[in-house]
Amino acid sequence: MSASTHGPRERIVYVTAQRLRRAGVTGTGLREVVVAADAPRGSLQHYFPAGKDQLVGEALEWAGTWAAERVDEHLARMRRPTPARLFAAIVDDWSTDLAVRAFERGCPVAAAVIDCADTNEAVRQAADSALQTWQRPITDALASMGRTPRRAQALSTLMLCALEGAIVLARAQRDTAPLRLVARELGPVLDA
Amino acid sequence: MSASTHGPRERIVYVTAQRLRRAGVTGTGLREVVVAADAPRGSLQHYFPAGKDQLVGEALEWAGTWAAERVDEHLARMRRPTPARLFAAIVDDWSTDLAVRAFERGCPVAAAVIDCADTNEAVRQAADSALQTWQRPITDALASMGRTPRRAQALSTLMLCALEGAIVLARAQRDTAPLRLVARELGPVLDA
DNA sequence: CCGCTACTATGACAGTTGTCATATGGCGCG
DNA sequence: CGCGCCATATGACAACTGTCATAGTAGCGG
Repeated sequence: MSASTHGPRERIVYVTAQRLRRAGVTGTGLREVVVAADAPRGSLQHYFPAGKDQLVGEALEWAGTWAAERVDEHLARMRRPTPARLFAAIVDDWSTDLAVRAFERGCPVAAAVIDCADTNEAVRQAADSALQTWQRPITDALASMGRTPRRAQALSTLMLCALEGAIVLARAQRDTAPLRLVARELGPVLDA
Repeated sequence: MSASTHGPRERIVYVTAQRLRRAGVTGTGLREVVVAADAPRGSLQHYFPAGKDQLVGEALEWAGTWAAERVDEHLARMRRPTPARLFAAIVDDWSTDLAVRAFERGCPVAAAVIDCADTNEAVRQAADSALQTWQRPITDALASMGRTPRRAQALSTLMLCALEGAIVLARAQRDTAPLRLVARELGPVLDA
């Protein structure tokens, strides 16, 4: 959960991802990042010569892989997995994270998209790719539950849409109700 | 669609809302706004003495009411409205807007939430309230279609979650497919 | 010891941010 | 006219942004 490895570089990437979740790309300053990561400022231009874009890109990539691994963890823990149960587990993750952190942080990928989709093509691509990294294990899991590839793809997209939207609503009203709601409502659809 | 009334004040609010959709709150500069609104810079401190927070708040309020009116327009146009058809109409609005504008602009409310939910309580409240303004006519419509108040509320929440998330995914991959997908998948659930 | 590389440290740059103080128009009203 | 108010104009402010140039340190192989 904390920094994967403990070098300054990894800390910077990790901290960046967390800051993105709070205030988006534009709202996250590099100086603030290195301070929070307890890293030297010079490391920025050393490890990320391409500047903020590269750092944000790697933060998104990190977040994508982390989320994907989390999906696999859930699947491993389930004795009789179904699409609805997987979705419920993911939603529950977010629900407790939001509640515990007082709705401080949302999804870094969504933040990147909303801030940069039209102003920074590099970041947009990174966000898109992170999204795919996250979605792939979900799609695969659904396929292994008997859905056709086409159907698995559709259902995983539906999951992510509902989840991302629910996170936004939850943070707006400071209440996890939307998350619980989508899990409940979509359950039958997913397991149909 | 363009500025409601044509005074400088209204133009500023409208332009702000559109800029929010592009780059979020932090990414939208006030000088840039007044230039795009063709308004004098002095009008900012004159009409919005409480500063950026007030302006963003009014932009969100404007957006909320606009979206609510749009819902009513759709309902008025339908001869035999159902929840799924209403949802499809709303999604279609967004779909063409995204496509026409090359995925340049998303939802201003989501942008405000993601940028400010944890850093600016005033804006967060404005976003929450705009969201309610938008959701209310939908809930009412669903109720008038025979759903219980409780059910109508749940379904309208589900709609907004799926929509907001689909907008994010669509902008990430520059494709309206997620929007069309949620409309298709959620149709049966909504009309059940 | 030298030289080399990896990393750190710092200071400066030009640009932008939101906000404020102040001054100037314009126009109706008494 | 002349007072006064609404609106506009403009300049400055300190704080911050991302980026870069430059210098420094440590450690290792030769």
